[in-house]
Amino acid sequence: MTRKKLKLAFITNDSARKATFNKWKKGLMKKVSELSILCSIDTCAIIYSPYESQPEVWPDTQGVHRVLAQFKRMPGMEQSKKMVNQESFIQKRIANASEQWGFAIMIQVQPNV
Amino acid sequence: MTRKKLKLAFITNDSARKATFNKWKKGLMKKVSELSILCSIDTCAIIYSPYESQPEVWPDTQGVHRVLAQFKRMPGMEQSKKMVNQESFIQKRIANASEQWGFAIMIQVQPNV
DNA sequence: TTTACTATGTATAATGA
DNA sequence: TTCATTATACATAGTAA
Repeated sequence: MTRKKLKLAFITNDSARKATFNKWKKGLMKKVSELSILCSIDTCAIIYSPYESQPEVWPDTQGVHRVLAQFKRMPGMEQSKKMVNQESFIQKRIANASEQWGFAIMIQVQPNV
Repeated sequence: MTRKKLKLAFITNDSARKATFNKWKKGLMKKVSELSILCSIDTCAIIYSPYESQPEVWPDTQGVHRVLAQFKRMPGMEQSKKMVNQESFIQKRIANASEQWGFAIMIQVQPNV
């Protein structure tokens, strides 16, 4: 055993990288859910992939609905959408399916946080 | 000192809650950035608020552009947008500014993860 | 492959300035 | 209030089944 200090670099071994990703994903999800409780914040997480018909969501579909609806209303999000539209030249460069996986966490924060 | 075991419940003390939020936000950001390196994943984070003209972004605006452009192209995201549209009745219920803060983390995952 | 274990690295609660 | 400290709760790298 004897765990080593984390070396912050790409994990070249495929299985080790996958194992690490799954552990870290689990840890991030847990932290997001706990932060939600500790600070009374609405949160959700989405893990999506072109190879899956349904994105993996947390805490549930209804929770995702609620946070995304709010997210969409944000002035900051409007700005982000505008940025995205301006990035069409980047979208055109993206062609290979290898870039079509994603993972999203969204947390809504009350002003009293 | 003598740190206690985390009690998973709303932190009623305002300053304690704010301190915890800031620590956890920092920790989440760090983990997201490290996961990005360990697994060669494109990531970004946005903290937005109607009271700030610019959302706080990580790693930088360009990085946010790249990830959001990709995010928008996702089949999962299309589905999410559809869900949001169906949630207009919820949007109508949301009226007070107290719900207009937000924080988003998005991580793009390569299929080889 | 996934799961379980556990020693150890890391994050952070509580404190003091 | 925010910053720095530090003891300790917690997450997880490496291993084995």
